[in-house]
Amino acid sequence: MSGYTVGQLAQLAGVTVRALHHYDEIGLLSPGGRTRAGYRRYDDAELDRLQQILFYRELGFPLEEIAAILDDRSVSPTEHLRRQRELIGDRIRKLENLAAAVERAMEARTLGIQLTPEEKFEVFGKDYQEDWEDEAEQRWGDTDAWKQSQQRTAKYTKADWERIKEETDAVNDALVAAFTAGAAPDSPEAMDAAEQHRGHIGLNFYECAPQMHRCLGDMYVADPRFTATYEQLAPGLAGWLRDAIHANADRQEQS
Amino acid sequence: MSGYTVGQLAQLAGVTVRALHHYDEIGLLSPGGRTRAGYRRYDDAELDRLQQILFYRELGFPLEEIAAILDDRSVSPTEHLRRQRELIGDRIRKLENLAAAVERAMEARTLGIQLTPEEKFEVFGKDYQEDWEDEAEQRWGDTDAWKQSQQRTAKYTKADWERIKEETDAVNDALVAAFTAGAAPDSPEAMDAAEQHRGHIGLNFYECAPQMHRCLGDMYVADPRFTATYEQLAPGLAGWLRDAIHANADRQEQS
DNA sequence: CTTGACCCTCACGCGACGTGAGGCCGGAGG
DNA sequence: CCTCCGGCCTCACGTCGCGTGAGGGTCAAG
Repeated sequence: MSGYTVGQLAQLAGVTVRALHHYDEIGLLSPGGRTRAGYRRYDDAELDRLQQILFYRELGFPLEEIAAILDDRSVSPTEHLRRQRELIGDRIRKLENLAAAVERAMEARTLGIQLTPEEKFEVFGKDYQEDWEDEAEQRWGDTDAWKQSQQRTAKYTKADWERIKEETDAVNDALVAAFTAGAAPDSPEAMDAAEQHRGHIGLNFYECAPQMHRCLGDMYVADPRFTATYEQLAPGLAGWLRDAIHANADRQEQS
Repeated sequence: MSGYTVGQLAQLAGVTVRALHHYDEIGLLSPGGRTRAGYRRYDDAELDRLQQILFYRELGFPLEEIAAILDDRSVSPTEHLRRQRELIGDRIRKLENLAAAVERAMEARTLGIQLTPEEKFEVFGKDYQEDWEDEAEQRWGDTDAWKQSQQRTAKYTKADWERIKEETDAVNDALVAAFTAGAAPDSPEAMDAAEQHRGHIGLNFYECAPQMHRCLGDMYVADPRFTATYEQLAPGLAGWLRDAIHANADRQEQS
């Protein structure tokens, strides 16, 4: 029973009516039909397509290319989503490079160092050459689940936290035991402990797919606050845990 | 002795000659001078300015606005860099929201759930309304300091980690003491403990300005992994610590 | 049956360049 | 010395993704 006028769809999607007209003109997004008065009528299929369009537009794709991407029937919707994740990851990394450049500039300024012209444009130059639209490597972090889980944890009582503490300790003990016993990160014991670790998170905080778990593992060595937590349990544990998590994720994904 | 022709500068910066001509036309970036034949000559000052221009352009600012930003002599170069960091952070968060939307879409698809139209466009709608170019609430994480600190912490020995653990415990004890004694977050005791906390991070991990510290504080309640750490010390501590950090940051910034 | 909020189709404008057209340097080779 | 080639110059028009009216039809409410 759904069906939207241009104005409704525009407001819903946060774009202007003119933009929708434009998309119609160039054949990127045509209404499902028209009323006898000539009014454009969009329905759910168009809504979904518009969502996709806006996504790619946000990432700077030209409309023509977006049409080509979306009209490629050899790509499944799920595959689309995968590619979108990768594109976002690429963009984020690009921005992080920019941030790093800014950081370098700050350091250079405070230290009174003079960067060479090449250094100054390094980040731009590289980005323009490697053409970020490619099928780049997709190691990236699922940074948002945290926010979602905030709602869940907000409801935890003191008792909950105490229970969680016990569980946490148990998990950590298992990790330390495997680690101090000299188990390799890809040994069954290590992987089982890592899986236990993953389950603990999934139960108490947020759903933690193996892929997500990998990111956590990486963060345990990348972020000193986390590194400290694990290094205090046993020096060297942070890196070992990261490797165990990855090994376990490999195993989980094979099935 | 430096000095570049349009072509040289263009290649160095990864832009086209035409773009530089354009920037000259609209007065955004004029060459330092001309040869008697009329050739544009750029030198280091222009190079620096071009770098800034490209930065803001990358983030989607219109050229006119870029000119306004860069010609505002009331903003120091260092302040510029600070703002740039914030802008990058905003952008990254925006992308992370996008990623979250994609993730939701994937989950919805695998679970066969149907999202409401509003949900589908949630991320776009919100972003477009709050207009991220503004001097928006700048609660954001200086996500890059972590990486820098990784280098620092990579060199820490076992002894270092043990020392840090002791310090951590001392800081935490101070926090718990103030908290359980019923001190308000904006009491001197609480703020002093928070300041101690900040100093501890600055000494051992990365430079942690009050502004940055605020972000950490927010994360302690937003991110369950951190929340857990503090809630386990004393239930309610996470939120209290966050408030104390903010109070302390207010105090620090007043001076 | 009017009013006001929506819809339609032209059609021109704009920002940030791309892309020639037509012509002037400048240094390396014949 | 001339010539040739790559690089520079200035118009000036084209493109993309819309914004912004102009001029006019539609529809539900009062």
